[in-house]
Amino acid sequence: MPEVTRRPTIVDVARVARVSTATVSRVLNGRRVTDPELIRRVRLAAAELHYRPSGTARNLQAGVTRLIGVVVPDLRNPSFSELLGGLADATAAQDHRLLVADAKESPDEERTLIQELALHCDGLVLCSPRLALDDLARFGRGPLVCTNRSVGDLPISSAGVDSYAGMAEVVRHLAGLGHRHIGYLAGPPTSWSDAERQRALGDTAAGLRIRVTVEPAGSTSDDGYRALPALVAAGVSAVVAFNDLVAIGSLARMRERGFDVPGDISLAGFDDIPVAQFLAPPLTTVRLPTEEVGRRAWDLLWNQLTKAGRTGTVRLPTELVVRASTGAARA
Amino acid sequence: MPEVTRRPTIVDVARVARVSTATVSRVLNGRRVTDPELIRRVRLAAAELHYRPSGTARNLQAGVTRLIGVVVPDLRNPSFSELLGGLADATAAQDHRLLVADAKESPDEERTLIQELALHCDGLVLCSPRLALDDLARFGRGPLVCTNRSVGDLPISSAGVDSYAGMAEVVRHLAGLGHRHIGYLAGPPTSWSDAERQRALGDTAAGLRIRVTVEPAGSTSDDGYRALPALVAAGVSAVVAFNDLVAIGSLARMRERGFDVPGDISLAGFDDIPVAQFLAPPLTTVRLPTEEVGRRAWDLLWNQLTKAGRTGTVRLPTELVVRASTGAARA
DNA sequence: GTGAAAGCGCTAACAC
DNA sequence: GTGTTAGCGCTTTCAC
Repeated sequence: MPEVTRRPTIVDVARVARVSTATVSRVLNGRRVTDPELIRRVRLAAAELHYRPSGTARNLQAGVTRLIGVVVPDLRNPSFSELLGGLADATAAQDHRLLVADAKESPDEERTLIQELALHCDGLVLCSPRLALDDLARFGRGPLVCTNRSVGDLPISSAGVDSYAGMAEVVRHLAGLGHRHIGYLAGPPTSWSDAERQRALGDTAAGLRIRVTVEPAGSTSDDGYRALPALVAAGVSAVVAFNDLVAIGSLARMRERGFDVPGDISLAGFDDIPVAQFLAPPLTTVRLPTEEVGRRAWDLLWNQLTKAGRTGTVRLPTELVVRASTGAARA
Repeated sequence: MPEVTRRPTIVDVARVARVSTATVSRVLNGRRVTDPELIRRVRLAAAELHYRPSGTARNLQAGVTRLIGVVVPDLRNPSFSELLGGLADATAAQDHRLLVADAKESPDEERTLIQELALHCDGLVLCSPRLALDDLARFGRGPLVCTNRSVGDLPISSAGVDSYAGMAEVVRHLAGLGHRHIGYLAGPPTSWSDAERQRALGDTAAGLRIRVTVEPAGSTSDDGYRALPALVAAGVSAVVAFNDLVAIGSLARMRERGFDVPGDISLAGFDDIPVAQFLAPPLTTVRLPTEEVGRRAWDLLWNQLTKAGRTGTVRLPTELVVRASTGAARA
């Protein structure tokens, strides 16, 4: 039993097996080595020493890391974990791994993380980045994809969902039910998706001569619970929430107030998270293909990684899922 | 403007700045370099070439990666994203990053991932690993922490939650309300936490002379929705679900069947996910300090990384949160 | 204080 | 077919 206190290297294995390091490397990587005796000795030595190749050294030699950096505004937000899931599946299929960091909704943190991750990864995926556009431009030289965020005319790839069309569709749905005054529980002020939704809401409602009241909420159920009363006070007959979580919070408050949904007030959300269909009443919501956004982001990044620099843009359609939380407006 | 087609290295910067690579390195790392002219030239050259140091080369030189590998059975499961969140916060505070991989509930995939990640990381966190104990033992040599999983008497660190006590508490709560027949919507068969809960259920119910019916469900709301009828048919007056998601699915089915909760049937879950309090009725559930488990896992790992090999075990207490979904059994 | 050179652990030319 | 050796890009002694 040889004595090695530090982590064993390929040199140690070569010495113990009485072969060259090249042979060790070849055996371990399944390259052409014919002598079965050598193979045996190498495997034995490697096992005996508990040898594990250094991924870092391999990466340095290979010139790539097969690592993709992902920056998320909030790891705990279920819609980001869904995106992360799609991204992980897609990258794993091509033998790449995810280096994940949580920016905690801070643009400064985001910038710091991007700069650090960029050193260790082959490419970056920025999820709904809160960063200013010109900051983004500086990082655009490396392979980079943004999700759910406009990138202006920057040469940056971007994958996202057509929030504008989605919101337009809910508004028309509600208008069709006779609602003349819609309240919106807005998302985080830094969210580009929220801005898109507000724009669509304004445009569509104006065209339909529908009144709109916007109340700042946020992205959690607590936010929805807290913000609802303002909309009720404003006299809306239907509420659209930035996402399903916010909708759930506001729904709880509606019940507390004794409102019948949708008899007294209608409610719709965004995302179609798994529990949406199990609520009472089941929630009408704009389904976003979030997981697919993750997969598409990888496609885009992969293109940049291989076809050297080809950027692209993907905008995925939404789908209005009408359930029981929206109904005809009171006469 | 110098012509470099490949990614610029420190040598390129040194050449352009007409200094040694050592000086470049020192300037960029804020080491002692006095001549302001040199500093200026280095910074200028670096900026001009858009130079970015190679993290891989640095890691190789440093002998560490500051990367922690995390293997999760299912990235989309909200309770894992919460754990991941806690882990990310804790590691980030000590300048480490997370390399995340989704094993998709497969023990084989898990093994493969562990072996691969181990090559690139300083340590590993295995979340609720489905792997057999002896497989685990083989990986135990490297710094390793398991969450929510017994590790027998293996020299492996482990952080988790006291599922046994949590289940015992719900059962006593239900018994106190007069329930004599409890149904359990079981989790994934490979889940160690589920096994613990079943054991606690059996033990506690036996002590209280309460009847128990266990029905295999899973970990999603769909599973809960699907599995509920069997329990109803068995005549239980209270249902405990493996987690809140499963509880939500079964709750939807109870409503569909016209049951009043908790008038006709009581329901309790595990986790206390954020939406639990917003359901109708608000869900009684065993709150698990999942995020804290993530933080503790890092503490444990950090100990191994620094104090070379000190393993440890942390078992966190649960808390029964009684809301409106549990009530007195029908007389 | 700055430069030359060794070396981190590995793979892949290139010799033999 | 196997061994020798030159790097991959960086940091850090060690001389000067």
